Amino acid sequence: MKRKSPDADALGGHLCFAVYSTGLAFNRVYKPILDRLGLTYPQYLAMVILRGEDGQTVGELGDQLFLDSSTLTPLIKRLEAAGLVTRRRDSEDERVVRVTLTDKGRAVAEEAKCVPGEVLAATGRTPEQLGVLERAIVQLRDTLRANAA
Amino acid sequence: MKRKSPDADALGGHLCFAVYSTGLAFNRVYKPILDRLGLTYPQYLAMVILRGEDGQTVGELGDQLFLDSSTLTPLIKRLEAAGLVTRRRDSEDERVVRVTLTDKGRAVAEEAKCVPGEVLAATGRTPEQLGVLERAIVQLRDTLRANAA
DNA sequence: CGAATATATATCGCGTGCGATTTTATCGCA
DNA sequence: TGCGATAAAATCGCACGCGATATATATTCG
Repeated sequence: MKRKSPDADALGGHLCFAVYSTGLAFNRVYKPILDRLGLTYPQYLAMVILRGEDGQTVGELGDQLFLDSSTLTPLIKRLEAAGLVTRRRDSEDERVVRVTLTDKGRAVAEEAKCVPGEVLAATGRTPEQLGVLERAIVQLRDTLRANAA
Repeated sequence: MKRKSPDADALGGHLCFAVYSTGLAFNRVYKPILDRLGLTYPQYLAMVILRGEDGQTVGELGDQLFLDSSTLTPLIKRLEAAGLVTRRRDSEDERVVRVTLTDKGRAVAEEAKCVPGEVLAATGRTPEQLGVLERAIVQLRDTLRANAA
């Protein structure tokens, strides 16, 4: 079957599609690595954040991940079901749920420290090159967020 | 509630997270615009590709979108249910399904031509600036795809 | 020709994302 | 004090993405 080369015409010049498809590509790189840890990519992000500071609330996690409780609550419940975190209402403010790593969760979070190195290799770039690109994309993201309806 | 500023520490320096969260931000910009057309973002991409060349196969669409039939088949069926496309087996090769815009679909695809301009405005950047960034990201994507397991 | 193989699409299950709504708790303020 | 407004999570429905599998058609090769 004759096939078009990707990006043949219509989608070329669409930065949004470049970002979208790069996200898909990143996911494909992460998947086999994270499978070994039994985590999905968003779950991995949550574990990294908790490794940095444990006992954060659902809202604090959401602020850093740009995700909402409607996405995070089920995700965190799956982490809980896997025995990696506990969920507890804050006694000071019963509206708030605090998420804490279990021993097993902390062990997995430590193991996860080797993930970025493996992904770096797949980019075929230096950390400096990636840093330049990252800053440009983050600035774009923040502009988009500021201008979103 | 005291909240961390996004990207406080743990996720800074992770290009993959920058790409991931920029994808979410783009989606938020596109959503209200595409809602007017009754399309999701991946559906919009498919319509743009078909506007460029009609009657493409599921596989050809997938090659350009980096998506698989398990994602595309349901998506295209929803476009069909909305009366925007027709799906027909190719008489030369009965394995292949060709997707063709209906009159209504072509009309929507034409309307969609105004979308990029609105999104451009939300980026607060010139097309030239975005072009530089796009090329860098596309190169990264292609490297990732080449190095994916 | 016919069996093995390859290809194109479809189906299924699971985990996101997110808009809309609900529930529970806290706060502001007369 | 009490009541309306605000805030934090949770719930629900829908549309992706994707791995694994199934099905139907084409192709290859003995």
